[in-house]
Amino acid sequence: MPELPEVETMCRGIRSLVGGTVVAVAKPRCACRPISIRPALPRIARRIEGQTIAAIERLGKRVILRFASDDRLVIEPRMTGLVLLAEPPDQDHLRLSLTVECPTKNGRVQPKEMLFWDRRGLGTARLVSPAEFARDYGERLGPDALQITADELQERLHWSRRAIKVALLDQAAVAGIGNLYASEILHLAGIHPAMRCDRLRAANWPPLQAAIRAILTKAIRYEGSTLADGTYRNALNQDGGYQNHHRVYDRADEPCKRCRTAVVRIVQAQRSTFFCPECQPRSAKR
DNA sequence: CATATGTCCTGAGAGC
DNA sequence: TGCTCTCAGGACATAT
Repeated sequence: MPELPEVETMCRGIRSLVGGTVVAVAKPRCACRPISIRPALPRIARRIEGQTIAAIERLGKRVILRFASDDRLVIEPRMTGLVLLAEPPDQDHLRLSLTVECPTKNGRVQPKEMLFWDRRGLGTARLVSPAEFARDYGERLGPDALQITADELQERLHWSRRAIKVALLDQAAVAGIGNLYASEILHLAGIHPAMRCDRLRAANWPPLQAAIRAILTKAIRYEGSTLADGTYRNALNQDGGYQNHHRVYDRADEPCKRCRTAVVRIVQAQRSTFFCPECQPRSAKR
């Protein structure tokens, strides 16, 4: 489930494409839902073939290829999407491929293949103009989870009646946190996931912001989490390493890594939440 | 307006 | 063994 650390790892993995020129765009043989790739492939091809890739950026959980024309290809991996420079896990779920000619130091050109692969097909790829990008992405997302300050976090959430765990998943409040890292973040911050935002104390927000940064930074260092289903891989088709460092996620009934109390699983907004009742007490004290 | 729920999708695993 | 059922959760649409 690519969240900020996994998407950041994907971006780093394909950054060698910057400066290269797109020479071909193709949709491999699978039948995608029509909304998965927009606009239709021939229009995408017309607009980006011959274009140079000016930058590769991450916006929340999205991978963005910005072209010299300022058009952007916005890829949302959602649950099972992968952005790869390597062989995909299989050929049947390839959604899009870009052939990019990259200049090398000795003046030659090296062709590279960037693939968007997605087993479940919930992911999307959209080519957008600068105006569409600003409207559909820039204005709709909160500050990036790695950039947000404690004051901004408090300002955006302190009035909300939602549980803090649910609010952390709201990309309009803060961009990049998903279900896995929300549990890990709240465990490190010592905050109960069901605590309502408007019941948190002013003193809770700085350690929460620090926990967001600490968990995500460490997860990036380990190149993200590859779960039991093995879906997530980095751009070179290798496992991430952070799954071995999870303190509560997917560890129901196992001992908390800090205090050995049994980890508890609850469901919030139809999603699993894991926490330690000892390290994350219901009271707002601490 | 804020918040809650339903929807999409596929494959793994459980249970009979 | 082989079938059916449930579950996983990103973001968005629709309902409350």
